[in-house]
Amino acid sequence: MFSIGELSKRTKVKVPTIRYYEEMGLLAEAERTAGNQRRYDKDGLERLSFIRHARELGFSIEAILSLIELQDHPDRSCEAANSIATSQLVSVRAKIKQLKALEKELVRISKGCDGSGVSEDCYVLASLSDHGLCDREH
Amino acid sequence: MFSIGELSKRTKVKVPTIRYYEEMGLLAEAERTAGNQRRYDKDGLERLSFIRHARELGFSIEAILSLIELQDHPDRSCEAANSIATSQLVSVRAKIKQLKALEKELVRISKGCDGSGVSEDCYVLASLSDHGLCDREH
DNA sequence: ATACGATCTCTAGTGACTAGAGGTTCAAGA
DNA sequence: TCTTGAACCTCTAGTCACTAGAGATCGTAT
Repeated sequence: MFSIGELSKRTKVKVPTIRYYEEMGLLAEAERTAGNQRRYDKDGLERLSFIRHARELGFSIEAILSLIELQDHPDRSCEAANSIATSQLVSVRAKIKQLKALEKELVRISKGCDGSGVSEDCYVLASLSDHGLCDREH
Repeated sequence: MFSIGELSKRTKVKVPTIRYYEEMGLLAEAERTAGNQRRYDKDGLERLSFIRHARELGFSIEAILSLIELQDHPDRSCEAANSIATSQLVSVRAKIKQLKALEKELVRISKGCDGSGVSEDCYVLASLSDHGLCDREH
């Protein structure tokens, strides 16, 4: 049995974040000492690692809740888990696409200005003012 | 002179967002009718277009504030504008990199599960539990 | 017994909006 | 001129996933 600080060290999840996860229902309410401090065991550690890993992959708290729900019912079909992962993949890909368009545009804009001129003639500012200067939609 | 609704239509920025930008100091306080309604002209339209374009490119409100400050002083060096654009580009590239790593990982995870099995044997859930299954850091 | 770092709860703040309540104004039609 | 109703006004609170801080209590090493 170890404290929240110890759990935090082992998982690299900050203490207030652990308490937040508990409040959100991602973590079961921890056992408490006589003095009301949380104590965790291997189970708690594993569940928090699961959560952390999922968060790193960009899953929302809500999605993780569904995933955990599923994990707690080993007999259920994992269709839901699969569809959550797939839709996460779709949204990650969409974001990448969007960011690549932005990257292109930003490259173009900053190439036009080396910072040596004066604001009035600045290509960065001109580009932002006039959408028409852009190559494409973004 | 036109109303906030008209400005909203022309720029595709929602009415409450326009008011929010005003509150944040991105837009100068608009003129008002006798009945206290905002009225805008070409200048307001241009400034809001500038803001919208910058937001689309992912610039923060704070960054846009600096850009506008610069725009209002045509004699200043545009070094700051250039550095804002460049650092935005750097952060966009970092995000792309990060998302690509996630994409890879998500592909791997969802490939391992076709949704036909049962939660207990689900590769998605197993992968999330065990970081060791991952190809790389993310 | 004491010190002091770790823990507790609670409230509020972040960024960039969005939603809703409750009230007022504008413009068009009768 | 009057009336209707859409558009406008301000203000507060909610979103997401935390983060920060206050003020009080606990646990453990000396």
